[in-house]
Amino acid sequence: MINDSDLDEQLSALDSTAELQSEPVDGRTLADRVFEEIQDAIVTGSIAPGTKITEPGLAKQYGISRGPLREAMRRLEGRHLVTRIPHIGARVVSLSLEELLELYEVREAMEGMACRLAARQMPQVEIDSLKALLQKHEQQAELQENIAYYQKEGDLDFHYRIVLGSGNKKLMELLCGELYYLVRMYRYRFSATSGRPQRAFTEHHRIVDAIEQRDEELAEMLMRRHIRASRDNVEQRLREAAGQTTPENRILNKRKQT
Amino acid sequence: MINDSDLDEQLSALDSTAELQSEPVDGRTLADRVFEEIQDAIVTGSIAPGTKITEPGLAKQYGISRGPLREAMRRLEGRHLVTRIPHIGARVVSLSLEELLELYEVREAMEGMACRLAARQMPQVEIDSLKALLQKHEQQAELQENIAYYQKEGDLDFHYRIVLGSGNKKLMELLCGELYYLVRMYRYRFSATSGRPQRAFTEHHRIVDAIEQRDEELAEMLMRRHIRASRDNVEQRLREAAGQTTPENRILNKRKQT
DNA sequence: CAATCAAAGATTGTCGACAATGTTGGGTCT
DNA sequence: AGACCCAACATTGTCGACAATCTTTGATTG
Repeated sequence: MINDSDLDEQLSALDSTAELQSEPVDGRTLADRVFEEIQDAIVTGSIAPGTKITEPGLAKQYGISRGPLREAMRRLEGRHLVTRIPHIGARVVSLSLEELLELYEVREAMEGMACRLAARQMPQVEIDSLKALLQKHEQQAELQENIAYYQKEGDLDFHYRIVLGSGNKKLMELLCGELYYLVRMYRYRFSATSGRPQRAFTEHHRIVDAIEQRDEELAEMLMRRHIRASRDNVEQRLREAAGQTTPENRILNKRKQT
Repeated sequence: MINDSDLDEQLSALDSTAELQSEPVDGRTLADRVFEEIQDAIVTGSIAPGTKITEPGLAKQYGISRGPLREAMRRLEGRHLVTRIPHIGARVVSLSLEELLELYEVREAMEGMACRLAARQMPQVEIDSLKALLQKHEQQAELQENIAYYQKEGDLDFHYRIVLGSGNKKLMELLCGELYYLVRMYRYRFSATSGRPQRAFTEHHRIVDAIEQRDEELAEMLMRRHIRASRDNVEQRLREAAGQTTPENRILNKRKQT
């Protein structure tokens, strides 16, 4: 049930990975560095979704012992970037279309609440900073013709800031910590997917306006609509792109999970 | 900054903890068992909130090596039951009032969404099962006089089932996996806190009705109100109980966190 | 020729020891 | 006497090796 070329692909994908010993001076621990290293590799796609990862394999790749690597993998699992099946192995996460849409639903709920809280108590200086960010985006959008996709990290940055503005630590933990990189991973692949640049930009503007007016109800509603629109957009694009996909089909990778 | 009597309390708290070797036959791994063991100890209060926990200490207590124990602690951290500060140590989580209220806000957002989704697609058989559960609660409530607190685990069970009924796996992971035990921990302590038994029960009934009528909008709204009412109730009780509490005060434990 | 069983290989689980770093207590100097 | 520095301690971080369990491959048999 597992493709035999797993290891080869893994090795080739990690070919360019320099060993981490290059800089012996470090404030962070070994597990920290490897964790971030692998996380980045997963988010950027250096390690393809669905790739089977093995402890001795990765340990040798990064030139460290299995101890810290285990620690790193556990954290990656906490961030939902790898899934471990007992006695079977661990694989890089690979969301089905349904799971990706579910993730949007979670974001709609939580970021909607975050937006409501931001409208309630986000400091004015942060709101001003947000408006400045949007102005910067506007220039970018003007630059890259209207049809082109627009901010890919900038959009995340916008949402990120609103979550921070909510002042709710648990919300920050969940959205900016655990789910952030998963969202970022799929965002990274669909850089051209946004598909509705000006509309998204306009929605961002209206959200900030609602926050500045301290209209909690409106702020939450606009954010939820914004995320749901993005969700619907992704759904439509992926469904027509993949044609008739069985529920088991994975997105953007060749092999199945398990 | 750390109270010196930490270890003593930890030891006394774990006095009754039997070593885990009693049953050599196990389908689960050592780390699994220790994880559940410690998790239960934290949830039930056997290990007091804010207690400093040390790897060699716990390892000796449970008669295992530091390896599996580290694994268990990492998982506990993933469930937000212990917080680790690098090179300082780990402590059992101890929420401030503000953090507890923030947790309610997160629940309001996510369970509200879960309730909406449940209204959309929860199978009728599960709805029937839910109604049966409420009937069972009703008998209990009748039994224990009106003023007495009402289902303590049953309430969680109700919310748990609705999340499952949402059909959203990510939502289940977050609410039933990561946050469930944290909620359960504080619920465990405030067994007499519900304070509004009949009202909560009535609200549960209306929520189920809305789900059965497939009224997404209403279902979400009712669930959000329900959780917010619970939140307000907790806030009011704790504020008047603690009198003038500084923002740094911890709930239900003596010493500060760091 | 297919199915079953056994042995070999691989991977995860577990352990004890060593190293590195941060903390704490005591001693000394101003 | 107070403050600073140094040494001893404790705890976390890291490693390599061994054990247990599962997967897979090969051989054997119906």
